[in-house]
Amino acid sequence: MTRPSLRERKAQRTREAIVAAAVELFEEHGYDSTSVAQIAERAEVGTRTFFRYFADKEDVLFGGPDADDEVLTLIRSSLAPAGASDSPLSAAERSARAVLDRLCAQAGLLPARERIVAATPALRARQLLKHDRYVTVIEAELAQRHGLPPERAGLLGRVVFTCAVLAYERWCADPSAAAVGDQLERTLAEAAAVLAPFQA
Amino acid sequence: MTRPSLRERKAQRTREAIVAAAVELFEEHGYDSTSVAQIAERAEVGTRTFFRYFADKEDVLFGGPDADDEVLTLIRSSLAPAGASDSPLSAAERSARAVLDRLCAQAGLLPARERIVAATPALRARQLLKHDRYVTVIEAELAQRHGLPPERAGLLGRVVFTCAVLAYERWCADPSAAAVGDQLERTLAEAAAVLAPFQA
DNA sequence: TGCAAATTGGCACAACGTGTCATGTGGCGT
DNA sequence: ACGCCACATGACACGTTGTGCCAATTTGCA
Repeated sequence: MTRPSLRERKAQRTREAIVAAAVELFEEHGYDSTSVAQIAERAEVGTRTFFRYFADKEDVLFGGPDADDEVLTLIRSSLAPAGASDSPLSAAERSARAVLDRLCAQAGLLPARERIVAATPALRARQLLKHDRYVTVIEAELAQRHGLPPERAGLLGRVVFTCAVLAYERWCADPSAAAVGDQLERTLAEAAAVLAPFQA
Repeated sequence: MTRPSLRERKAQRTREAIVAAAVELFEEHGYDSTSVAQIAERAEVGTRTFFRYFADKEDVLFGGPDADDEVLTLIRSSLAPAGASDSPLSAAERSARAVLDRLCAQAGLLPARERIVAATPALRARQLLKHDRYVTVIEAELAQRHGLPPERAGLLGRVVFTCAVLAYERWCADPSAAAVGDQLERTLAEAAAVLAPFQA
């Protein structure tokens, strides 16, 4: 691996300085009561520079404009059919497990982030929009790579995604209780049991 | 029923004028390219008055600040246990059916609204946030009135809500195919079948 | 008719976000 | 080591969203 150029390293440090300053200020005074000017000042950059690194004020908590791409490629790769006997359901579960594992792995600065997002409707909306984009990709991938009709792909994708979010929340509530993958399996089983009466 | 006072009727006409002007302009130039000043001008009010009727620019497409309350009370009332043998699942289905019926009944200005929302990420995010608030209420109601543990209430509420959204979309795609209530039942059955392999 | 209360719109203001441009710094070939 | 070119930075001006304040107007009611 080649060491990144001096320019890129400097840019990376600037990014991290901005994020750190933003998280500090958000936890001190709340998201809404913190201005971009304050963040820029603490990070020792101009406000104009802030908007070069992040599309908007919300973006600073979502890892910049290209953070989604990483998750999306992970989704795409883990959702591809593995072998001839791979069912769409097992692919969806495997994919959800992969994303959850990755998500829970870097649990370092998650708590602060989650706390701020939960406390701010605008950020919560942004997060839901991000999830919605994930679901759209999942549906498309399921339909295209597994040959599912769009309606079936939509159903499978959304139900499994819903269970995955729930499993993540359960894991967050008590990370020592069970691995997030086990929480996922448990949640899916519970959902199946709850809906069982509808299976005529 | 008492006839609303002259003041209230006038206010109502102003509201409708603003909404009509906004929808027109949004369809002409798109949401982002339309300024509040333009809306206010076409509705023949001041921009200051616009923000007295709607909390923000997005709100004009979501029926004002108190439109949610109507849906929320409908959710609450239809979600209450009906009789001793009423299961949480059947209550959730009944509630979803009630909201969907109400939603599909006033299908007049729905298409334009849905089109604009679908084309604008900021509005889509707002809609998702609104749905999220619904789910929160559903979960709380399910836990409180039906005595479900929070985890179970969260699962049941979200899964049924997901199916309800899907049923609504299917109904929108072809309103003549089946009543939205039938679509809901069909979707729930399909979800149960899809998840069946997880029922050990 | 006349008074109290509510609605209205204009103004000033803070914050977000973007286009533009002069300045400074890093990368790189000579 | 030098100089050139590309790029990053920050400053300024600008449009838009959203809010507080206040004077003018209109409504409801006695």
